[in-house]
Amino acid sequence: MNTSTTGGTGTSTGTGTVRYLEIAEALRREILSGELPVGAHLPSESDLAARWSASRGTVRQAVATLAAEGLIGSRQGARRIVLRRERRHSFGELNSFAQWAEGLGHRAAGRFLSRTRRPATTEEADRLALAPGTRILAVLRLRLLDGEPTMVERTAYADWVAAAVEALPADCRSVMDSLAEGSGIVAHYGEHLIDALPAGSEDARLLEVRRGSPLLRQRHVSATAAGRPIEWSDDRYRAGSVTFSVSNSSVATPLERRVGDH
Amino acid sequence: MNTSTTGGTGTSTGTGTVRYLEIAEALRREILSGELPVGAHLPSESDLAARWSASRGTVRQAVATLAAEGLIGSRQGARRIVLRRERRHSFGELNSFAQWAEGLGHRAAGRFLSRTRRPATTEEADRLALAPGTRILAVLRLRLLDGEPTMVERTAYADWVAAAVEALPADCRSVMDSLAEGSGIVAHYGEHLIDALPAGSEDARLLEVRRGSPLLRQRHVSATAAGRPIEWSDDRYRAGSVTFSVSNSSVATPLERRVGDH
DNA sequence: AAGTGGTCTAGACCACATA
DNA sequence: ATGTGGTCTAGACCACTTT
Repeated sequence: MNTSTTGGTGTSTGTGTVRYLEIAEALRREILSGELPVGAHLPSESDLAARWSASRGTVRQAVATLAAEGLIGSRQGARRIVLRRERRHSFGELNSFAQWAEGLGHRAAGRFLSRTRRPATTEEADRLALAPGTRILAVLRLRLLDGEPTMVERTAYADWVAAAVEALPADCRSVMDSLAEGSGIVAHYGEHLIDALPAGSEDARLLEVRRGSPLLRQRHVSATAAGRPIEWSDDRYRAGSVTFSVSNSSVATPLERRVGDH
Repeated sequence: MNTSTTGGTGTSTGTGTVRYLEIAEALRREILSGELPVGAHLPSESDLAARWSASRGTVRQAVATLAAEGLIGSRQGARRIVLRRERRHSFGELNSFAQWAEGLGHRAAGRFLSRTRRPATTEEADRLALAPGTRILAVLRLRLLDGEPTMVERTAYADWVAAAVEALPADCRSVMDSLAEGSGIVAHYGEHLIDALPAGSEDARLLEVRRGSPLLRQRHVSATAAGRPIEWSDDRYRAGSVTFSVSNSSVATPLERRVGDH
């Protein structure tokens, strides 16, 4: 259905008329609907290329997208196979508690318990790529999932976003969403460190658990498209309230494991 | 330096003469060595193509590799930038405690505490894609890191690998390595679920911690290149002994978060 | 032997960022 | 206006799996 003579696409935003995303989306639908069940073989690249009247390169980009999502696997010489059926979540849902919760049909809420400016610790300055001693905005926030206390968030916001965060109402639903809408500050990259630790007294009081009971901790730094760090956060979840999930293949391993803390 | 008229490469295994891996490796070295510091711009694609006398497509494949590793980021219209400097670990290190530990210069050990055949539970049959009631090999194993009890591993091996695992010595260092060498069974895909939970009495005794103290749990299924599940494992780490790390970008998010257990 | 994915080329148009 | 990355094409050789 492409009448243009060569190359070029990309209209509007999102998954508009980008050819390979169109093909990927169609295949994804077939997998999620069960038309292509787990273990099934995908059509060959040449098949798909002919069917969509696209070049093989474009088809390869489409299947590479699905492979990155962990939906399909491949080995040289053999047909591609369907590995799993679940849908992957979007990027925003990883960096944003609210986006994640709402994507799953839960109600997310949050309340600022304190917002104070103070000099960055050595680690905060390091994570946020700021000069030592720069004043950051330190925030303590309790997050609720369907009304239940679920997570305690301790975030250091870089100096250049501090004012925007201070201006938000105390019961702001999503800081990242508000920053995007209000100031055009959008997170493009994230790095996440996940471990377990016992609840401290403040954690225990806020999450309504016993001191020393297990918490799942996710520390993460979010950065703009230009690589500029926005926030460095220490989020602690009640045990049992959340599970992290990672897929990997021998060609691409996004996760790593480290000894000790750090 | 490529005198052949067109296409084709791939000699031997590994990163032999594959052009894009060669280019990626060179760039990776420059990043790790600090020649290209965090925040620096990469040369343009055309620069790299000329410098390596390769086509732009090949260069793009090289930088895509580094982007998948989380080392560099990109935005349309602007030069690529260096995001981080740390080296990523290999796939095997995620599925294998021993490979991971040794990659970091630590000594790994393990001891089978029990190996028994029994019918699979519903969940085990499901995770291993076996018919309900198929007999699996259930293994309890204590893992040591530099002599310290670090992790308790409870694994269900699929029926078709059970014999190979039973044949291993009780102090086998790495089951996955042994399976690869002895039987040619290699893991290509993995899915991992990460959460926190309190230590049970068996956990506490083996890991030498108090009952109820926090553990970091990693449940994972490993599968062959053909997508056939090999093992389904529940690994529990002492809090503080290990941290998981994930990078993401708005184009590729390998990690997801889930409500509740499951 | 045939089919399939993995790698590579050379050229093109477009959207976006920056100067 | 220029440069840069993002997308696309059409054809090629190779390594590997399967028949």
